Amino acid sequence: MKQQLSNYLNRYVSFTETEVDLFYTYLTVKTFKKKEHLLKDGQHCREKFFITEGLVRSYKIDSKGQEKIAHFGIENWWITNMESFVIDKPSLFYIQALEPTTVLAISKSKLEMAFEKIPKLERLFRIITENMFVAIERKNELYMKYSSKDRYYNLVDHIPDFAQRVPQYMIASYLDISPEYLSEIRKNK
Amino acid sequence: MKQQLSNYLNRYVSFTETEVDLFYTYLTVKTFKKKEHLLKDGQHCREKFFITEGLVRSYKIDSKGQEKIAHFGIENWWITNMESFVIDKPSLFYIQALEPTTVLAISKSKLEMAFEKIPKLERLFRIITENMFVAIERKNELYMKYSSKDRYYNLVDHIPDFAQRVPQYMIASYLDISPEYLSEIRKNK
DNA sequence: CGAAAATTTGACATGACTCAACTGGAGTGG
DNA sequence: CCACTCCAGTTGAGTCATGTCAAATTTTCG
Repeated sequence: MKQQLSNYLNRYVSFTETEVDLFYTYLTVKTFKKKEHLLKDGQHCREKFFITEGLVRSYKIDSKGQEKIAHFGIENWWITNMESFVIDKPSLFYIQALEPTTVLAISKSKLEMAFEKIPKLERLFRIITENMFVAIERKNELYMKYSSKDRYYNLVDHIPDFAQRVPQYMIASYLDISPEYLSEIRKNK
Repeated sequence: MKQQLSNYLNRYVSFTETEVDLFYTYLTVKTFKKKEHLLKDGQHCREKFFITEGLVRSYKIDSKGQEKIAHFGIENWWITNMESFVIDKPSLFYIQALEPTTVLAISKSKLEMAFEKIPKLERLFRIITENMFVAIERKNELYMKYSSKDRYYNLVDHIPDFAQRVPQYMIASYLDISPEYLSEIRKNK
């Protein structure tokens, strides 16, 4: 698992083994069963989670009581509720494991400490955040400019894996399509 | 202008006057007339712009030849095409001044140099990017869960200023509403 | 003042939603 | 291992929000 983290870190900034080891001491391994929650709404999200294995979703319950999925997270992604983490306010979102999941968790305070000890981390997290920003912006564009059908097939084409691992109604929620209409879309392929 | 920058920087991380002065040497003041472009599509976006005065938009032309506005930028905001800047590929977006605009521009290479000289900047830009991430995520949510009408009044309530400074059809584009329908919405207030 | 741009209006079209009912498969427990 | 339940997915009918197109009107600005 440390090796996996090391590979990931070195994709962006090169770290010595000592630095990786040190960073690793700030992290906590946590495992979650299917359907278990990493975060519940109303809680403060005080950690970032690096997913080493499994699949999670972050979602909220809207005013009509319906689940709205904002993100999925898979292996080698960070997941957190950024708003709650950054601004230090209660989360409006849940984060839940959809498969048995293992993460490396780091709290905000530990992360600050790690930044002090290993300044390069500051750079790493800047870069990661930039990449996340680009990703979310692309998603944004997808929503604003494409029909339901296009959004669905865009997803399926880019991450065919997903359609296997995630139930259809969750994909519908993520893409902001009603489950019935997604069914319709698939029929008329 | 240096003072304005200094105030901005110190909102997030505290810098000495010397550090601000040093950072300032990496920046270039640029001014743009109304309708002038800071960036055109097809160009590589190699700079970040800190707006000290004025108003800009970033937009693309979609497959039907229509303008789609992705962001606005006002005083004390950074604007760039993050995707083009980070991944170093041609931009799909234009950035254009909607009012006479003054920016402090910094190129990618100069920014890298500045990071070396003033490590705290690395932290600053991480924090800025996190904040931008939170902002874009909120916008995302707005699109996914609210009607055209709600999106419009959400904007008007939050940034009443905007509705004054920006023509209505641009607000429509930004909110992903047809100009005609936005007109309809306003009529039936 | 006049031309060009922005906004409004109205008629019509349609993508996508809601609701309710039905189908089929996957677990679960006795 | 069968019977039952429950949940995901599908279907169909009816509706609504929002888009498109074309024309009329108003505003802006050189």
